[in-house]
Amino acid sequence: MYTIGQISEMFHLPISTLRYYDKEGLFPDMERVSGIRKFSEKEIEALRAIECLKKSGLEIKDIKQFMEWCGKGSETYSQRRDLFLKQKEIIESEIQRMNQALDMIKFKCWYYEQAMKDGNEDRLHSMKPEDMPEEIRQAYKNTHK
Amino acid sequence: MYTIGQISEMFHLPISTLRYYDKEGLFPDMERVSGIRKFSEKEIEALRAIECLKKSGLEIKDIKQFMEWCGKGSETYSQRRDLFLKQKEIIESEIQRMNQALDMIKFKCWYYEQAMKDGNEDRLHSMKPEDMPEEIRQAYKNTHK
DNA sequence: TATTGACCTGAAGTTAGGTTTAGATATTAT
DNA sequence: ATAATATCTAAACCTAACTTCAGGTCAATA
Repeated sequence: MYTIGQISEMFHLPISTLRYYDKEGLFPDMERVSGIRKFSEKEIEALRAIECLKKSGLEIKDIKQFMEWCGKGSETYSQRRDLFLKQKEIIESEIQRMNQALDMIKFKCWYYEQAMKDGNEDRLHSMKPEDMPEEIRQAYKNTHK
Repeated sequence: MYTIGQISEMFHLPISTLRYYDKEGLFPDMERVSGIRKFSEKEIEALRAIECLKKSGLEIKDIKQFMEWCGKGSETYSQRRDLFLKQKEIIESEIQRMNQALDMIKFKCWYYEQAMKDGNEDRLHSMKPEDMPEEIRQAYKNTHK
């Protein structure tokens, strides 16, 4: 049995965050002794899961839902799988968006590198995609389709 | 010269968003006729830039800064490049994080697919990484290093 | 002239995931 | 017994990028 301060050190999480998770229902039936929280192995397990699910981009309410399903056993496997399938779609499309953004930024970096060399943007303004270096042309193309 | 309603339709942006951008200083010296905003080519250009920079993940205040630098001409090329270089770092590390999250999620999807087939998690619990399919083992490994 | 519709403002509300604050209670050390 | 430290709660605050609201103005139509 651990106090909130001990858990805070163990997980490098602020005490306020642990209390917030508790308030959000992420530690159902956590024990209390004269009002003070007692974290057991069960809550430590929950915290490990929380850390993992947060990294997967799940929101607190989804994590809570997931934990509730876990408590219900094998009847909820398909709901849990569906949650992750949905999250997979979300993350995949975010990655796609980010890669487009990255191409746009790479183009901008190159653009200002050239502008700095030339001292002006004249050459850049009269430049067509086919005059650009292959890599930059690709990046430019990806952001304009 | 366009009204805020016309621009709202042109860019598929709510009127409230356009007023918000204006309040944040993204349309410096926009004309007004008896209090009513008049969007000219200059503001339309600005909006096109805003859309692009937002896709690059820049915050409003960065966009404002960028636009101010643009107004100052060639002396600010290096600041502008630095802004994008910094943003490049940010986006690249976000993409890395997302890819790790994706691997974690792929593992979870596979895990619950197996649990559904088996009707329980017994086989999964006694499974070692080397018993997993190559792709899943890779994903699992990536999220645990 | 009256009314409708588009526009204006400042202020407050929204969301998520916390953090901070104030004041109370509990535990531990001297 | 007292002082210091740790914990508790509810409520307010935080950020970013908007959105909504209440109340007022402006311009064109009936």
